[in-house]
Amino acid sequence: MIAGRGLSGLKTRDLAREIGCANGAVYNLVEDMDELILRVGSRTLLRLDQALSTAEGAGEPSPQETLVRIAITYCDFAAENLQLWRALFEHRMEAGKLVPDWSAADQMQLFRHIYVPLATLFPKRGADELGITARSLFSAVHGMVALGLEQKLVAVPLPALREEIAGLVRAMIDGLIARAERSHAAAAP
Amino acid sequence: MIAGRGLSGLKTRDLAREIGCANGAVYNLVEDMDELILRVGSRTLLRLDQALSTAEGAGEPSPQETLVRIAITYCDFAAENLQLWRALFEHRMEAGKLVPDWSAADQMQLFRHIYVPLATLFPKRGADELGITARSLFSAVHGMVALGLEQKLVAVPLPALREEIAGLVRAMIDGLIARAERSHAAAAP
DNA sequence: AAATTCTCTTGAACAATGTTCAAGTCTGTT
DNA sequence: AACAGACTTGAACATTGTTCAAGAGAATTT
Repeated sequence: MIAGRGLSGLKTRDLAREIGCANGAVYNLVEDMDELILRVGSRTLLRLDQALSTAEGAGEPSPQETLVRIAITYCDFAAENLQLWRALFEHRMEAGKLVPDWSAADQMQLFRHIYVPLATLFPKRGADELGITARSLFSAVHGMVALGLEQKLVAVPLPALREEIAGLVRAMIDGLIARAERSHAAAAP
Repeated sequence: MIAGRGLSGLKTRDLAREIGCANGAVYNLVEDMDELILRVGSRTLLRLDQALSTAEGAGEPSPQETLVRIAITYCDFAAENLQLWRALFEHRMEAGKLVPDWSAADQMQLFRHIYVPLATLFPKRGADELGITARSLFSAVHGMVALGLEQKLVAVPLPALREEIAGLVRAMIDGLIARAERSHAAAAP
């Protein structure tokens, strides 16, 4: 139902009718609507993880191109699973309740896809620094995908968006490498 | 009320009590809750626009550093106006209703802050291309701010986030420039 | 001054929706 | 056959956006 009509199209009564039970019975399967949404999110993250792994597997490209591939794959996944992907970020826990552990753990797993090629590119950097860079890279690409698929502003056709993302990821990596080399040259001239 | 308790903390009855009228009377001031939220959003965008203009005004820095300043200012504005800023992006129009013109126009205005320095940096590019690059740059920075201020994952202290943003913006611009020079050299060697 | 008309206000009522719960139903065990 | 435990049901409750008929007030007309 989330995939079809979005998070706001998920109603307990419709859900109960669809699975063939009384509306109250939904609460035997799930504590909350929050839990249901997080469980669906967990599946979505798993599928995203698989898509990213598949994208990495083909050929033996440079770390740069691996990162570009990951970004493009993320974009495609979001486009093909628009509502489910949106549900990952639109959902807000109701006040005072925090995300359970099993859900938080899912999210961290994804960063390793970015972390590994980054570590190859920047062997001098420590784990913390790499983690932060990975998160920044992800955030930047995520922003492009999020606002790009939001047809609110100028509607960008998907192929153009993919090109933009690829270009900007390459630019970011080039810039990061140049910056690293410059600071290296300055440190040991 | 949005600034205080967030979009989900805005209730018509509370609002009516606060302004001292019956709950029904709210609908004489505003068509909808949608309209109210968009009107608040309009004010927020105006204040953001002013903050960006102020940031540009000081000194006469290079276009690169202007773009970095803009990004940092955006980050700071989001941090200082967290709920109002979130409301800009969290709000979804109820199905089938489209954003009125006066609201859509507000959003476009902001891109000129990015567009102008970019046009200086890349005089060869056409208006369309610059517009797309501007939007990509904004999206990337927005993503970093959005996920950075979302304390859900690893909590990043604000100064560190600002540094990350500055670094990545510089890297992106360096990369874009290098890329432009390379294609220029290939075109006319 | 009285009457009329127009607008604004009020608060009840409606509809949608997440959640709870007492009563009923079913299944398996004693 | 009797009982216990679990599941199911559908009504009921609370919250919330929205509508609306009735009333209050002010301005204009007679």
